[in-house]
Amino acid sequence: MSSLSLFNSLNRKKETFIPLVGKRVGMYVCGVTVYDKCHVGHARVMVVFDTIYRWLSFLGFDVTYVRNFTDVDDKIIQRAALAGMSTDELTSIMIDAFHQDMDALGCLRPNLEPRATTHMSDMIRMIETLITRDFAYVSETGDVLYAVRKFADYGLLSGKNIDDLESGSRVDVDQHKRDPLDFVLWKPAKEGEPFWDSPWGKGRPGWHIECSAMSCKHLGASFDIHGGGMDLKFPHHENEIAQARAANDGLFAKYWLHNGFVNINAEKMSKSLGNFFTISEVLEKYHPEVLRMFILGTHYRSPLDFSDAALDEAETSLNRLYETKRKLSQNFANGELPAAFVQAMNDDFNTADALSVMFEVCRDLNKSLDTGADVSALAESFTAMCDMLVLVQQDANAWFQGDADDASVIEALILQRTTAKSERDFALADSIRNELLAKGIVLEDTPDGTLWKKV
RNA sequence: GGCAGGGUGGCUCAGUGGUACGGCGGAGGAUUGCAAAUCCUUUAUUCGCGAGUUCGAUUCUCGCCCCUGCCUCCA
Repeated sequence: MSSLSLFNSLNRKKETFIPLVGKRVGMYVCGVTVYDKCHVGHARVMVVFDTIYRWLSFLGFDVTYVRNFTDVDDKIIQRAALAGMSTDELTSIMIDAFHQDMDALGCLRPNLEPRATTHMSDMIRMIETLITRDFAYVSETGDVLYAVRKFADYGLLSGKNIDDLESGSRVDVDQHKRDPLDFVLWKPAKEGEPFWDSPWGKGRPGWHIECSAMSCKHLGASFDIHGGGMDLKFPHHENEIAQARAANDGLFAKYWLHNGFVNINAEKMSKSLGNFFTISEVLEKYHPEVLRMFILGTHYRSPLDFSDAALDEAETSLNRLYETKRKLSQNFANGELPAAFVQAMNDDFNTADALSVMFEVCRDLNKSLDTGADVSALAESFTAMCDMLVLVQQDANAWFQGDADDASVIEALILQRTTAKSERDFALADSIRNELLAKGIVLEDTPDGTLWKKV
């Protein structure tokens, strides 16, 4: 079996994956700030890392998958105030909604889903260490800031150097910062804001510190994989590295994985541009598997253009797989994954390539089905691939027929047509078929009877 | 301006130093009472443009054009 190689953002090269310790893998993925519902961009990260998680597990690694919730932040405070509820109320609503979306998309829950608000002491301790080690300072305004110039490797992940950043920086230079790039570790609470006690007074943490603190707490000062969207590379992940390595003497993350964006009209989908679709909006029109298929159809590091046409296409290609599943007379156990599939997945989780293997097996399966050959081996391998990617998990007839409340009427008409056909009354048979077609029902005659589907 | 990643058939999406995977669509055929579904054949002398290295480049190097992203919260 080929070994897993993955693209490490840290050096922009594909590397053979070797965990720090035996077969144990610690993987931390930046989750979401729970102030609003998730959009398709979030769906991509979650599906991509779910697939990575599943693949690592398949390879026999013992994975500890940690994904955080940022549940304290300016936007949360703002939204909660606007909605007239507490931040806790807002975040728990959004976390529930998030879980609903993830369950629908077939994403497994991580082993741990730590929340910032329940890790205050860990963050405070890390900030204290950073101050003690002279990587952080308290400004006149009472903010605790990280001094980026103290950390020699700052910019290593994002390939930036501090001086370039400053010349092109659009960041307002705060007087109280020693360097414009210094970022907040802890900030004093304003009137009416939620706060926690700390050695620097009542306040709350900056955004970046939570991920350093929570990842190290749950996975250790050195762990294997850290992932997230491309947009987090700088400054968030860069800052995480600066914090964790300065405070812990550890390696922090060995491999950094970043997925590409979801675009609309070749433009990044984002909250600030307002060009986003929430997952739940999309799921009103499309089955969750369609969204998953859409995401897995493109390599995770490439841009992914979102449109109804693209989702329609994903649906059509999924239909092809379901047509085959529908013709299988029984459910099959999981067989071996084809070598080509394994190779594709081992090559930096190339799901697009893996899918092409699925379609090839699908064709072979159709051929065997047509000729009446034994399909069990192919069907078992097909099933294994479907399960691996969490596609084609529905009952095939349910997939095509939906929740048809008029199923009995349709089937009665089909029965009439079958009788007409056996009496060679094709005029009647065709008129029944046309009648159904007018209702969006398409018939498919097979040796084992007539199947129908909604279009 | 700095840095990063892209430009592959009608659309979409993989990939490779030896003329290109898969899906959708188109054309023809098989099958079918007719369809539907399926299968077969076919649909890029060609992988943004120009030059270089090479026996040979779409794949490596250099230059150019175009697109996107990051440099501010962002998955």
